[in-house]
Amino acid sequence: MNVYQEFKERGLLAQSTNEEAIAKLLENEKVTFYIGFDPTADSLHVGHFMQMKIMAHMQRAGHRPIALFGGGTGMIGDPSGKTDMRKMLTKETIAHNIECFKKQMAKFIDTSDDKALFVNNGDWLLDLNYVDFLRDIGAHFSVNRMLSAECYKARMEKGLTFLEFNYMIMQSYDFYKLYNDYGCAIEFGGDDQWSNIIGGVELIRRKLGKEAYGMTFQLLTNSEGKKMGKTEKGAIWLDPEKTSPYDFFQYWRNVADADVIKCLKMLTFLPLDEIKKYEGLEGSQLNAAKEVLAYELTKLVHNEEEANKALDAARALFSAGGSIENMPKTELTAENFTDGKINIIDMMLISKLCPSRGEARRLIQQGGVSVGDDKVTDFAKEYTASDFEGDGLIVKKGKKTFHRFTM
RNA sequence: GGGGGAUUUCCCGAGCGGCCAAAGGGGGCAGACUGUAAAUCUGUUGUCACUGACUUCGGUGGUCCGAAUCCACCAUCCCCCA
Repeated sequence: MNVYQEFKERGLLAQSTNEEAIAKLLENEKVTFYIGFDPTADSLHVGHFMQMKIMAHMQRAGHRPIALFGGGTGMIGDPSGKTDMRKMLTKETIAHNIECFKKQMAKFIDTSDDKALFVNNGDWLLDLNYVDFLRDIGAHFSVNRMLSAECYKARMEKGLTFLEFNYMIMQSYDFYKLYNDYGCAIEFGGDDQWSNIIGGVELIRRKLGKEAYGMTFQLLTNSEGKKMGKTEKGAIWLDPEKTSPYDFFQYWRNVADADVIKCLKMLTFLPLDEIKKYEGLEGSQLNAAKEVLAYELTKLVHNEEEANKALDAARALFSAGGSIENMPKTELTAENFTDGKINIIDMMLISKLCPSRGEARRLIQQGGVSVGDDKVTDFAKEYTASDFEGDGLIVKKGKKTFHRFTM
């Protein structure tokens, strides 16, 4: 099975400018293609992960990926699908974020021997001459057409600045530039990038009379149509400092029934035959599939050791077996104690299980806190240093959040 | 440049000068039910020394015993006209 078919079978493909030609191209030639990443944060997240997996997969099939970092476009901010303008980032932040991206991405993409390229569109966008650029590139874009583009729809209601309006042209120029300089034939991206991608394809056709291709991938959404990889607390990051491997594992362990198979297909690259085995599962049996999903992803994003630890900790907490060794924990010091004692509410605050005393109190009142096997009913409950001897104390908040305290 | 409107707690959104820490919805958190799922029902959702006190309603001043509510100025956003 070639890469194109594989992508298709995994349900990754969304739209393409010329399906037949792309399939053929990928089948018969070594193709240079690119995916752009705007440095909006100092870590990649799950959405990026999917794109990286696609690049890595293409690379293994012999194609050459270009990862383009938006040192230039990051200065503008992509308005696609957004209802509000993005916060403007400083040059320093953008440069820092790109460095973080590169580091993370190097784990997945092999850049040795020109097998993949990391480029920064700031290198050619930042020094453009405004008037020259307008005459050279701007003349090929119709405002009428741009305004009707899907990606601006949300913004036509709330307002779109001229700054952001230019984003599409910048990205189109990127593709044109990469086509010229590196023979980059295809631009990939999330499906929200469709408008921007065809902008580039058209620019190449208008300026050079050549056909370049564009193809988008399905966005990772759950059965309710919401983007996955985000929680109320924020995105699920690939950086272990920002999202611990355990939390990362738990996120996937807790996906909805309806989404497991889809995630396995789109994110893990486990052989399709193997995934088929899980497809027949129903009800609580699906928990096995969820565990595989969580384990595989943690292994890919972090490493096997972290995946084992997370799995072990999860099993220790939710079923029999496994050890408590790997659960998130806080080491208390003498400073945390007053007169040799520590209050349960203070413990929850120190470990960030709760953001405020009021919330900790409420949680206890509602019966949502246990220490060991005992439900805490008194929020004046105190512990002494000796209570933490040995394995320490395990505090459980709600059903799923566990935290171990040691001295 | 002229005219009109807006700015409320995580989000949307109601709010008579005192009964406003502020309706309602969404989201979150917790409880019940469960499979670490979904749906449903219940409670809760500013902070703290929690039957009380303190800080909040774009900003700064003012009127008043008392202001999210009135006045002035400033800021930002939207709409109409030019």
